[in-house]
Amino acid sequence: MAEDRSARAQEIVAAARVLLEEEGGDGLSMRRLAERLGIRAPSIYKHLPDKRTLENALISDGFVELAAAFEPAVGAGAGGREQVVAALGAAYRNFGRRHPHLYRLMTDRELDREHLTPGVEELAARPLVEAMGGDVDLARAAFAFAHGMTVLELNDRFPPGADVDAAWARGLRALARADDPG
Amino acid sequence: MAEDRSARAQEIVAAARVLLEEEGGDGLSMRRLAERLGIRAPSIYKHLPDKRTLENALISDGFVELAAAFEPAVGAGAGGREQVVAALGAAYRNFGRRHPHLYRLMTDRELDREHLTPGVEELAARPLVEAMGGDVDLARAAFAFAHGMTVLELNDRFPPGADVDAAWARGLRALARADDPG
DNA sequence: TACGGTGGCTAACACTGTTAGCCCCGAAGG
DNA sequence: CCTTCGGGGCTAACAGTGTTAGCCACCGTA
Repeated sequence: MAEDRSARAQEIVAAARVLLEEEGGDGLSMRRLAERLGIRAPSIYKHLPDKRTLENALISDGFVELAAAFEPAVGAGAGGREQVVAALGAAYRNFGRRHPHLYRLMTDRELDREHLTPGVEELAARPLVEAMGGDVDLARAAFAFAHGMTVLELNDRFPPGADVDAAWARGLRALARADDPG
Repeated sequence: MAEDRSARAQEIVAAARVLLEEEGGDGLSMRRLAERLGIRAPSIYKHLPDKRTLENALISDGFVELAAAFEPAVGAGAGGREQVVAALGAAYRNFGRRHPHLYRLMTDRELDREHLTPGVEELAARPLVEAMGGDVDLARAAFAFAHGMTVLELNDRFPPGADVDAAWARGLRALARADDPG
């Protein structure tokens, strides 16, 4: 990832990733990042034009990782649509749970797509579209469901005793089984 | 709403709501809010303990308004489950589109439920659970879908030509028709 | 008349992203 | 060998953030 980043810029992005994972979005400040690198905050700007660019780098890498996380589910394509969708959903959910702060960074606000590594968003989106047989409306519905479940779980939005597994299963099954609109 | 707020506190919350709607989440600062009220920022703290409390007030009011927005859909309960769910979904989506900044404030992060107006979250959640015949897992799945669709639309996450209406319709129909798990 | 609460105020602290301007060091060219 | 130039650090500073401390004026009440 990130062939167009200088070596030093890549080091900074890598440190930012660790900082983000360890301390969350609020902890990701230019001064704290610089501290981890043993330099001062303004020096970062010799390598990256602003914080937004840094975040876009993290987001781009996140998409690549997410696409990679989908690969096993795609590989197991022998099972029917329902199995593939279930596997993709589980991979998506696990990505969110393993990288909650990165996940929030990736989804909280608008993407500025022209500053992401090109193609990376489509790369992560394709497996679900294919699993849905090219039905983009249904794929978008399933994506919205997966994102909603993931972010609501991360934000502790479900009641304490809620059976999140069951809600995932019900939703994914209903969407995977959806008939063609008529 | 908000019987436990002093009159002055309620004025401040009302001004904050206007500021939020007009200038977005980033514009909602204590100094800018104070400016609109003709006072200085520290004076706000005579009426509200901190910014979080102010935001919680906005969020609580938001839930009340959201519950109110659901009422027509509930009233039209004569149609089958599919119609009621569609109407609830449309009401939810419209709430998000009419109040995008408030919607983000309400959903972006964890709720600190103990500081919200009590019962207000349940008030907004009940109509969907009832529409789903008390099936809480399915209601949660539908809620996740609706939230996902709304926030992805607000964050311009769908491709430019995407048929968001169609994705909404597909998802809500599939979920409303979901059979009992077996 | 004195008092206490209400609701303002200024000054300040610790933080944020970011810019301007300085300096050192190492590599390359004349 | 000397010079020049760019990479990559630095400090100081600015405007903004939430928040606290401490001061003061008013106003109703005992």
